[in-house]
Amino acid sequence: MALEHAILVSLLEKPGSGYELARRFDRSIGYFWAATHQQIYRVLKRMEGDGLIDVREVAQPDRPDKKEYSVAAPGRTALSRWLHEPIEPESVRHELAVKIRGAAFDDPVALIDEVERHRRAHADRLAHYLAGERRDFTGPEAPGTPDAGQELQHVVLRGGIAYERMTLAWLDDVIATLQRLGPER
Amino acid sequence: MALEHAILVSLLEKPGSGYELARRFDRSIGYFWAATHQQIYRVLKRMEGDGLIDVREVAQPDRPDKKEYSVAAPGRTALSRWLHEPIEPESVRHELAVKIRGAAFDDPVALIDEVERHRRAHADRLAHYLAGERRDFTGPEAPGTPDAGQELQHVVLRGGIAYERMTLAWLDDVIATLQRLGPER
DNA sequence: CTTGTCTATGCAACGAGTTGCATAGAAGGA
DNA sequence: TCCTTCTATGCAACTCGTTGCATAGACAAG
Repeated sequence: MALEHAILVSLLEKPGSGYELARRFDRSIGYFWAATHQQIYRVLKRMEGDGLIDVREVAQPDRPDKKEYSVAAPGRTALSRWLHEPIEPESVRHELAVKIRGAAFDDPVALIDEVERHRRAHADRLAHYLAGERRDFTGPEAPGTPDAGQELQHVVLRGGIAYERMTLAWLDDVIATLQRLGPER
Repeated sequence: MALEHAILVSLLEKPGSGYELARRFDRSIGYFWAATHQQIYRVLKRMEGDGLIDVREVAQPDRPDKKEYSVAAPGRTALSRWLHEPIEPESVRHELAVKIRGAAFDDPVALIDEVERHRRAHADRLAHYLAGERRDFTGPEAPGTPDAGQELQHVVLRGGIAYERMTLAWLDDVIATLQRLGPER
């Protein structure tokens, strides 16, 4: 039930509606935990029923009304409990890696286009992260007053940047390997 | 349905029983696509029904009998079709990243132990990968005869190694950040 | 005035993944 | 003899995640 916790963190950072949360899951927190709006609405409803979050109907003049959610006291407690529980180290799910091994039983060269497409997607993501870093984390560091939230968001973003850089280098390695195998057969 | 394809690849690399596949998913291919034995048995049954794989009952004198599966012609076709289809670039799911951002609303220092536990798990995985690389990919390279399967398994393993190295460096960054935040408050 | 886009919320059906439990033969140690 | 471990297979219940579809107000472009 990690989506629940991701929502709690996001709502603590800033209260918002299901729609707004879905937006945030397209950026920011969603880089590390993806979710669709259907999932979010369903979980929000359950969390409200469990008393973890509060709702407030907000009438908007020039848009459809929305329901603004915020974290209730039991939600804060639940998050704190989860933070103190150990979690399993991630088990990766890399579909492309399965494809690469599968290419041994097909045409390795035919995979190159696909890998290059992934390479472009990761290059885009890296550019996007770097733009976000420049925008949000290059202010004049007021010494002695580092905001914990900012610092932690930044270290997570640095993880995303490191991940994309590593992936780009690896995909170059993959492309070179596939090309090397091509002419041989 | 990527599990189906991972199983096809694994069975092409070497036919085997559900139990043996579950073993492989604890090592090797499972590093990039995790699966439990229950999942594997269920999917094998479905794939057999769909004619993608063949079964052969194998009586074993000093062990329980097993069912050995191998890829049938329609299975090879299905795999080939999948290899030529584009897939979505992975969406990461990093629970620890959610926890790190959540730590801003709790005690950042309390997370250090957990992060160090993850660090150890990743260090173990890296050592394991490196041992596998030494074992399987340091033979005397017969020039001009690179086995495509070997080459591709190696490049995927190199990806795993790069991932673990990057993760270790990032977790060090995370620990340093959490420590920096500690005394400040 | 229709079409498309953006905000905003939701249902229904299905498929994928997890957890707990159950069975059973063979081997080895206490 | 009993207990545990390893091989080997499987069911049932449940939760999580995905896909397709539906509604509806506001606004802009054609």
